[in-house]
Amino acid sequence: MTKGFEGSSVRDIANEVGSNVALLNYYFRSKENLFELIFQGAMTDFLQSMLEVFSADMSLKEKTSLLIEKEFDFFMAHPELPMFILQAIHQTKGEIPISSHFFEPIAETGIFEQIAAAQINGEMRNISLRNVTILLMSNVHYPFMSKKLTQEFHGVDQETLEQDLLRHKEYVKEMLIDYLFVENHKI
Amino acid sequence: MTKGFEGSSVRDIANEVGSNVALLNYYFRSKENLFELIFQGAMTDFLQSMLEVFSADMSLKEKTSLLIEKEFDFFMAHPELPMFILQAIHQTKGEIPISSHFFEPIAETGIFEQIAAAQINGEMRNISLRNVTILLMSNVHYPFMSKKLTQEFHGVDQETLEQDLLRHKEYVKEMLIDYLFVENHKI
DNA sequence: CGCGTTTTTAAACATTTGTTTAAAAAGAGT
DNA sequence: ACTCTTTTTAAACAAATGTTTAAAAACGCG
Repeated sequence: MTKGFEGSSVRDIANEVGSNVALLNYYFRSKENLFELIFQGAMTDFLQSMLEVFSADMSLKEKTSLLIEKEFDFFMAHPELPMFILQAIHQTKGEIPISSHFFEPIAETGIFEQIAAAQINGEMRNISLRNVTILLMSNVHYPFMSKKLTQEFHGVDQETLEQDLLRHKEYVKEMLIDYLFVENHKI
Repeated sequence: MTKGFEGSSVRDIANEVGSNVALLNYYFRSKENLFELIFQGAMTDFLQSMLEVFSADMSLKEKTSLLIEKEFDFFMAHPELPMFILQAIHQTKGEIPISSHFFEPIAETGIFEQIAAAQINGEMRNISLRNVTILLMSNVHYPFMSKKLTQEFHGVDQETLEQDLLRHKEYVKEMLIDYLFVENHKI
């Protein structure tokens, strides 16, 4: 997860789990196939909490707040996920094989329609879905991707950084909701 | 820059530039040393525009606006830089060798003191320097790191995405300045 | 137990890796 | 043109890579 595909040898992986190279190939057929499984597992975990929030029966404002809350909590427990996934997608040449397979469940929650509706009735600021997505992901994913950079730059220990991230969650929540949603909109 | 250290072989690099392996080692001594040079060059470019803005004679609000403006323009031309640098720092075991060498010039601009002062006199919201840094970097770096993800997810072409990013620059500017700076502060 | 299947192991395989060697080519100065 | 230095090349090196082989061990079940 941290060293990436090219950075990890099957022997390193085998030693790490107390196994050997032949056994890995016996069960996973190839290094590439093993990686695929890991990536798909990561992606599934990654999208899990999103889908739960999107499917809930709430206003968009409430969903946004809850999404940020849950994503932060999730990444506190799995801080290596955002970097792993973005890196994997970034380095993949051509198209990602099963991308639609991952993204369709999101569309099926009807979240996009809810956003469109909220923008029409003036509840939500009228910026494109893509920009909303980037805004959210930037503020939710990047803080965990930059943990090491932050530690080096500011010279703080792990625990201090975790407390920063807890505070950051609240900042992001307030900032994004203030920005994305109009204060007193005409219902 | 895109494949990373482990993902690129010296032979691939040699072919790419129309050279050969021996010549690369003749000039750069080792693959690791070559990478170090590339990384330092990237880091220098990376910090360049930051330092210019920080050293300017402006209010913090103006500097923030200008920083976002210049960073976005810079990354429009070098979109692979944020991912490369963050990935390099992320994968490095232990400490980054020359980290202080890169970060000291920032401190020397006096930007940290200006922030502290602005927070005391009420111009700027009172959140820690680390959180301010993360907020800024999140919104300025991540949009470029997630280009491929965004293209896959939303199924848009390169050009559409570039226009999105131009619009995103304005959104980020407005959002961050609204959030970080108090509207009518007591001067 | 005995036998067929599954799981585990050590060894070997062909490639690819980063690096070095030694000879050839090109350049610079007189 | 000659000589010394610098640059370029092809070949070789040992080590590491992903994968396969074949035999051993463990297991399941009559």
